[in-house]
Amino acid sequence: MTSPRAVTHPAREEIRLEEVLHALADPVRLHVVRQLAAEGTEMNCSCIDLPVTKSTSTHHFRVLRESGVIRQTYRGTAKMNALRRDALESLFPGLLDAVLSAAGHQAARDAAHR
Amino acid sequence: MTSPRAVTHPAREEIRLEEVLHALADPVRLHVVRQLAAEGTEMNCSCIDLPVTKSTSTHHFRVLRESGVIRQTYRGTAKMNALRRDALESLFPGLLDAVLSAAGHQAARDAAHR
DNA sequence: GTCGTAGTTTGACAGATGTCGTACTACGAT
DNA sequence: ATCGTAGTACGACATCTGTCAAACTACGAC
Repeated sequence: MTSPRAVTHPAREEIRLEEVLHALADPVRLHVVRQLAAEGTEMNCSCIDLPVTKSTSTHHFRVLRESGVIRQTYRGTAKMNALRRDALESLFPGLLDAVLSAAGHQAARDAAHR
Repeated sequence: MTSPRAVTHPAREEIRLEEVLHALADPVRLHVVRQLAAEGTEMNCSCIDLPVTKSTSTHHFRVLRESGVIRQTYRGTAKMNALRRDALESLFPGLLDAVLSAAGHQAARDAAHR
């Protein structure tokens, strides 16, 4: 029997490129991923503050988890989030870093001009 | 006055990462991009055969163009499509290649196991 | 001109998506 | 046992998306 707070993740081989790209294509989710990458360690949901309500956050974190981009685990009442760097790197070498670097460049451009 | 067959593209600086990722997240469009990359040169719409009707093709090519992934130009009645490699590379270095390589790996895996 | 070919436009439609508010659940602290 | 906190579930909603069919437009060839 599964514990009341079980969380299911796709196996490494089940991760699909299209779903990963779709997950990363949303501004809110891309922001989450950038923060996770910047921290390097896992973070709980609420320490990543987002311009949306709690229920919308839950939705975005689920999309990220189900697409294989993050791994979520409970630590008491907090739900910790971590990038699945190893899985993504072995499946799609260089992809995550390319997206993160692209997002960084774009953010810099946005900040610089305007 | 614009010619009857004018095509508008986003300027380089207007290309947004989120839109590019969204454009690449669709299987049909990813397939188009992979073929364009494999050929290396521009191809007309109908020589890339897709499992959808003509009107759906038009839709996908427009999404790719408006997101800045491809450039379209008329050559007689044919509409030629080319990847905007230079623009993408300067904005998001390594991104397109990472996605293409990821798509290649996934295709190889799909072909191998089943 | 007339015709065929390549692609567009429009309208329709079912399904997905992002968002919210409210009610709920699980856990730790007291 | 009670309470507060972190997050979930559910239902609602407007919008977006991928798809098609049918009618249309622009161009080259004849």
